[in-house]
Amino acid sequence: MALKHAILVSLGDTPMSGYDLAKHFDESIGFFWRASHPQIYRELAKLRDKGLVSAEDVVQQGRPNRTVYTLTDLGREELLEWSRQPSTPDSIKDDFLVRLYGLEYVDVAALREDLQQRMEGHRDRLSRFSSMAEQMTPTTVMEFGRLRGLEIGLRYEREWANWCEETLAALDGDTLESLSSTTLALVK
Amino acid sequence: MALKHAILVSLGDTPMSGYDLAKHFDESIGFFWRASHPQIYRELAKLRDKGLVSAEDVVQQGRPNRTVYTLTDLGREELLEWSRQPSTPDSIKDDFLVRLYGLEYVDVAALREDLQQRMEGHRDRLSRFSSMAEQMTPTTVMEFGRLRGLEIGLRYEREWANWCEETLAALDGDTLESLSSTTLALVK
DNA sequence: TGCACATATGTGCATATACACAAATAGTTC
DNA sequence: GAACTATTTGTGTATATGCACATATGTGCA
Repeated sequence: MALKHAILVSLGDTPMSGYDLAKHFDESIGFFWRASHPQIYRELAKLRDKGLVSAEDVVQQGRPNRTVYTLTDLGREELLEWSRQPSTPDSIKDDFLVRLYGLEYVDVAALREDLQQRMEGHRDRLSRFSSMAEQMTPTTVMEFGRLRGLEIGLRYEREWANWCEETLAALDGDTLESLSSTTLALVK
Repeated sequence: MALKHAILVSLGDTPMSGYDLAKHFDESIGFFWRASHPQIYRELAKLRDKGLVSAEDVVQQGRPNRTVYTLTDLGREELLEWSRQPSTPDSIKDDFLVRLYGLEYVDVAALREDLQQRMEGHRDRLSRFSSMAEQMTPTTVMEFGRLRGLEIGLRYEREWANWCEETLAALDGDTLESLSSTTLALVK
């Protein structure tokens, strides 16, 4: 379970409130581990109880008060210990690929819509990651690690985007008509 | 939730027992959606109760009896309906990438071990997928879909394998020493 | 005979995750 | 003044997932 550790690492950069963290997860570290805000608030409470982060209430004017969390030394130790356990092997869980696997049972028109959406998403992220990577010249160990992370993200998006394009073209053309099928006629 | 549908699609190929399905998930469709055997048995019970699959006890000699499940017409309808909903966007959840993101807080030696392991895993799957893809000449819609799935899997593994190699090289060499760090000395 | 192993199907429990809803404060816009 | 948006922190609940354990049958081997 890396949510815990993704939070600790994020708070290591700079102290943050749950709200800030939720935004941070949507933008940056969320590419590696995403989380919703209720999950983050609940996790923060646990981390505080264990002393891995410390909490401080900050009064604001014009806005509701915030509780700002800071990484503690105990939190740092926890990160170090965690990093010594082998990581859990990466595993894909993709709805869309299951549909592709069972292509004969699905609505191909709907699948193509989906594919189009995906392609756009991958392209967006690809160009975002590209321009982020261009602006990075790592001078610290941390920056080096993050650039490597960005690099795999970039390649991931690029491959997906290209694959989507090719697959769309194949589903668009005469490829399908040339293949025998029991249910495709039914789906149409 | 695609576990349900991954099972339905698999049973569409050929009727299977829970045990068979568990093995099938470890080998084939598991690349897109993995599941443990208790999860599969529980899901099968639900699918049977809803009439999406039918169950038949098969007496065996020399082995415990099996319950073989078959996809029903209702199951097929469910797949079609499901395929009309937009798929959930793909999301990475990777322990390892979180560590890389927080590189300054982790044990770099342990990370390198991990990286080595990953690289080997990706290479293994890459060569397995490559030889599988070579042997496939799709003649049906289903086979076409599965080849496309294999294709993205193949690219995914290739990019990861290359990235691992590069990253290992960078972590191995003088790159890290040339970067400033507050905690790297401590970690060593 | 005893033990490990493969087949086959589960239960129990803890944790993770997703989704809907709640609630308080202040600014902005019609 | 009312409605809407943004900030901020949650609760409640259902479902998903993972891990350990339970249990039955027959085979092979030391």
